Amino acid sequence: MELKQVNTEQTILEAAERVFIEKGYSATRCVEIAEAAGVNHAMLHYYFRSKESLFNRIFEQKAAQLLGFFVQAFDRELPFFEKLKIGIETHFDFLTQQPGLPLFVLREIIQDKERKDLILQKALPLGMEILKRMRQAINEEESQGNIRPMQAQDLLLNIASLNIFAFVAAQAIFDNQADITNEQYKNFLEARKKNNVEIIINSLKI
Amino acid sequence: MELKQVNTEQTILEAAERVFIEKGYSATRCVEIAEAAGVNHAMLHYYFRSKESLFNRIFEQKAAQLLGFFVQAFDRELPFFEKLKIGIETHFDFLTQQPGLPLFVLREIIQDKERKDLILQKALPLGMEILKRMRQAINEEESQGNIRPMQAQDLLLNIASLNIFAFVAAQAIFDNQADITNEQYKNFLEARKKNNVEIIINSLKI
Amino acid sequence: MELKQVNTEQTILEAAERVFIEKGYSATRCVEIAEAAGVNHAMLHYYFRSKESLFNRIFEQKAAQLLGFFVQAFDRELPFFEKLKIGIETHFDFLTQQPGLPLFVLREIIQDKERKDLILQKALPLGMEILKRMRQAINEEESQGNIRPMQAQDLLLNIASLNIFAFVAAQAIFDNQADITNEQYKNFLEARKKNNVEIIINSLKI
Amino acid sequence: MELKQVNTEQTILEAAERVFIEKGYSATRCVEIAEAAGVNHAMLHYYFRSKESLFNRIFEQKAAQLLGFFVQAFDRELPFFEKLKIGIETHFDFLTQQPGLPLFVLREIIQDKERKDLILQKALPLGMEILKRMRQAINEEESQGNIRPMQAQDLLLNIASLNIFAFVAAQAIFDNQADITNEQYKNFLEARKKNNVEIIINSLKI
DNA sequence: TATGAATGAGTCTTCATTCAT
DNA sequence: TATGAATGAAGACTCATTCAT
Repeated sequence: MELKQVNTEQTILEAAERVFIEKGYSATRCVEIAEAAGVNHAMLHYYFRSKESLFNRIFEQKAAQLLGFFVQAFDRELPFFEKLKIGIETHFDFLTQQPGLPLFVLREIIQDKERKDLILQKALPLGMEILKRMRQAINEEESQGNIRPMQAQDLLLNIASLNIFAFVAAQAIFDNQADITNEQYKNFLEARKKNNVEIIINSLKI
Repeated sequence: MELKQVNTEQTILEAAERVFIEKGYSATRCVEIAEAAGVNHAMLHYYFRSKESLFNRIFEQKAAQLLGFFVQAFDRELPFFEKLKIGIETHFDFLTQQPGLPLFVLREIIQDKERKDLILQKALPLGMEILKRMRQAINEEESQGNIRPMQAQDLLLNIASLNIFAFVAAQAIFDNQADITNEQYKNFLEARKKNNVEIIINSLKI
Repeated sequence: MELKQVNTEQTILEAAERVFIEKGYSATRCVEIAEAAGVNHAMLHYYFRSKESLFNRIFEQKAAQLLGFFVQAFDRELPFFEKLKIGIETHFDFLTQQPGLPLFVLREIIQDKERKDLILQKALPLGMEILKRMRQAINEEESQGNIRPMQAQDLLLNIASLNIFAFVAAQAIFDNQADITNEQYKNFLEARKKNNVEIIINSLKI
Repeated sequence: MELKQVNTEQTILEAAERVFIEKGYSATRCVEIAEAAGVNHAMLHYYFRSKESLFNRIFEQKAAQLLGFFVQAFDRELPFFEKLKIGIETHFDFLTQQPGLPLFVLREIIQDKERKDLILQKALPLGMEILKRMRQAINEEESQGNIRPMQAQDLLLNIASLNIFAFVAAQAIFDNQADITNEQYKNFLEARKKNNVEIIINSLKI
């Protein structure tokens, strides 16, 4: 009648995700993941062959999430400024759930050329798609004189910069275990979210 | 009659800086630094006792630079918007010289609690000073109805977000050896610099 | 209603024989045998307790075969030279069926003192028996002036040397999968067989 | 005033040679070699990078020795039968110095396809050269009616078989540490040497 | 100062073996 | 019997650090 791990593979995956995101690839030891998952370290290799392949599995998934969410956030049928506001907020809320994600991906992309190429290859089409839609929306509004001219690419980067950096800053300022129970942390993020929406809107409003 | 390194200590320091910034603490091997410096690896320990202490030496310096420059950039006697523009640009240009710096510092801060506390301890007074001056300037302009109300902290973070993220993005997109000879890279940064100034100005203009 | 292995134990034994002979004890992994046998690797231990005991089972059998056949080959009622010729050829043909056998046994005997002692203990009586009979036959012929004097032990070793080495050489020269379909391989062995008979006969003929 | 290893690299090489020859590649542990050499096991990797490359270094050298000696042994200006006798004896004496050599090389050649190809590639030209010279000598004698017809290849294999197998048998029968102080071992080899010369001579004499 | 050699504590990985089902 | 999961003891290899010269 033991409460055995229903799914060791999943347990490892989740532990690995936490540890890798916190420490990055090379600072993470396999035993650490095993301990975090409460399993024998040989299990990592039983299920995932090697540290690297376990990492890649997580990394690719996370990188995909990070980008995929961007599309999702801005893909609604709403008035332009409304869509923008909701999009920024949704993206921000997503990051709130996984505050370490952006830095994790960036760190490894920058550190490892192959990893970067791999990700870029997958990310480019998606990024192009996002840009295409944004450009369309911008053009429409712009032609109606509703907004100032702006490159879709710039808009995208502005949003990403402000949203992502909010969490990088939060991680750098607050304790690692920054959870929502921390009032200061919560307030900080709330303020940034509001600020980011305003800045972006202002940058477009005439 | 040899043309030996005039200053081995300095040579090591410079090599270590390059390698640590590129790969981060744990992915860097001492031998790698030694090779980059063209010296025997035992020299690292002769001069700096340990990998960690060599790293700290560089890390603290770089972290200080990163923040110190912020003060410097915004500490001029100029009309407000002028000062803002020049400040953002100066900061941006500084990062152009050392594009890997911000991510390097952030990466290690987030990875190591002690490092973070160490840095925060040193950075806080400086940060407070910057904020104080910004707040003063903002209040002045605001009371004269020249700008919208804004928290100094928010302004600071906005600038940092946009400027820093420009380089993170550039590193993620372009090749590691992104040098100024690369036209695309150069244009990308130029565009971001201009964009960042505009966004910030717009966020304050009434 | 499955068509399961009628006899798993036997299947494992056969697979183990193949793999052990090809790779030797320490280069062989249990999983490899299991795969070759098409069974779960836990079955090896279920049936044979350990890698070592499975190996020993095979090894002893093979070592016995190797020697046993020698007796059999020379134990017929025929004129001396006839008996010799047929014996050499029969022995040679036996090795053709199991070309890897001699090296396999020798390899492990030399590698492991205990194994060697074990084998020697079993082989000695058999070897003595063979020698006794040979000596008898030689003496008889010698006393009749039909052959030159020769130690039985030497005759035995000469035959073994020439026959066994033919296959060692073949393995070293031809591809591992040296099968009888390979013409060159076939011819090579055929030539050696003929050569060996002649040499031995010549060494005894007056 | 310590008696430090004059040459650690050499010490390791010698120890590795002994252990590898005795146990073969896969049954040999690096620590074992290190212990046999009386050095820290990290030294193996310091000097030779990996177990495999250390092995290859030894293996290639030994394989070359094994073949090279064959040429040397039969390359003298002497009457045919004299040359043959001296050649066989010289070869035999060489093996006496390194009794484990032939089996060591054969074992690994047979076990590893790549190793085999590597060796064959190097060995073939040498082998061809040996055969050419033998064939020449044989033809000359044969045309003068001094010897029976025989393929050079067969003669070569006969000698190799008898000489090499003497040591394989000795290793299988006597203790591993078979040294020349062991009278029985010594006598056994002496007898085999004499026997081998006779057999070969008889196989050619008319 | 400078160098090559040496050390020992890890770190990843493999593998025979056992266990629960 | 049969299977997939789990374990622990190695094993190869790395690397920061120290030492003798």
